[in-house]
Amino acid sequence: MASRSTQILEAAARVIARRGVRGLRVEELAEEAGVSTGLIYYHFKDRTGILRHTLEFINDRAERYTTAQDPGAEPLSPREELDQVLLLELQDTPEVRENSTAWGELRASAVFDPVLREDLARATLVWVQEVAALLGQVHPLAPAARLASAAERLTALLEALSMRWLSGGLAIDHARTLVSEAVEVELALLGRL
Amino acid sequence: MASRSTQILEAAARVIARRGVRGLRVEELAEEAGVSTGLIYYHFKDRTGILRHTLEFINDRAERYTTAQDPGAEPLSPREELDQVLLLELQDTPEVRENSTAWGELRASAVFDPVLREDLARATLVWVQEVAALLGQVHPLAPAARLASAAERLTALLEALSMRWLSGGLAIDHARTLVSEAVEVELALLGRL
DNA sequence: GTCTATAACGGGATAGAC
DNA sequence: GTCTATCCCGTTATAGAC
Repeated sequence: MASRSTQILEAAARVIARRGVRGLRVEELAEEAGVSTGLIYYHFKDRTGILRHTLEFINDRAERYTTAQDPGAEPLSPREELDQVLLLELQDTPEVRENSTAWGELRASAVFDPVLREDLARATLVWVQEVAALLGQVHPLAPAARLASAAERLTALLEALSMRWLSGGLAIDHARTLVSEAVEVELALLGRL
Repeated sequence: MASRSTQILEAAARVIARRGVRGLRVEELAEEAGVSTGLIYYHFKDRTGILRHTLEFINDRAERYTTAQDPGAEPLSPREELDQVLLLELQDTPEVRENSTAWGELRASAVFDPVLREDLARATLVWVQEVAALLGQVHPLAPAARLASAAERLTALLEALSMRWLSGGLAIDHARTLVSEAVEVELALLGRL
């Protein structure tokens, strides 16, 4: 059922995870997706078009795996949901690796690419607000600005630890511990107002 | 008294800040440095050689500006020194911008380049230990593992906020506030043991 | 929608003179 | 140590057939 476009974007995530944004060759992507380069340009216009759509693709995918619910299981408490949304981004599975790698690459590229910059800023905002909302469910009385700051710190921390993990300087278990502790600390801070 | 090599590395920092690692063209670097491309290859062997030496260069430079002391001024308290080491990385000056941009780019590149990876891991470790030592001066009784964790979180947070700042998604004043609060929180946590 | 073929270009790296 | 000249490869993007 996967459309041609989807098939190409799935391949793009894999290739970016393997070679990075700067190492993405349209020809290699074509081979990975099992299509021709011409078709890729037909669907995505140019190299930047590929990257923008890949960003959208990995965002949707992350949304899916961080908010997945076992049907029939106990519904999660706000605190559990919070932990899940953050810690599920630190798993050593192909899907998460691909997503994190691509996200990091696109984030880095955005510093020099105004087009990506806008898309990235929008996606980041959505993510921060999602985390802020979960923090707000745990501490309903905390002021919105405080929630936003905490969410910005937690998401930023997660981004940086992901990159250190992906560049081999940090074990994933340790990264998870560091995030867990950070959540703990931010919640304690919010409770103390 | 800047040697030719230094002159080239200074130019490299400027070019990377302008175009990124992926946008660094040896020819543009040559022009920026006022030398020929041949000379660059003579001194640094290849593209990767340029990047490795640039990493070393920006590390030395950061060491200088984050630990600078006004001669004749009051010596800083450990807490002040800590704030300074972290917050001086969030200034909108050409030097800091260049350093932060290059650091972020090299960090991102390291995910796909084993050579850079090693250099980066080493440099990161030194930085984390420096921050851990400062935290230890504020809280001499805190266990080393706790200090290390706090330092990892603070340096990681700083990296991520720098990138968000450089990609235009975050005002620098706000980034500074977020880091200050994080220092506060981490110190409170260390004091509670 | 999809492919093949190729135009067009950019940029890393080296040879060799000075 | 430094420069000029250039080789040569890889890559993006498009044209045109099916």
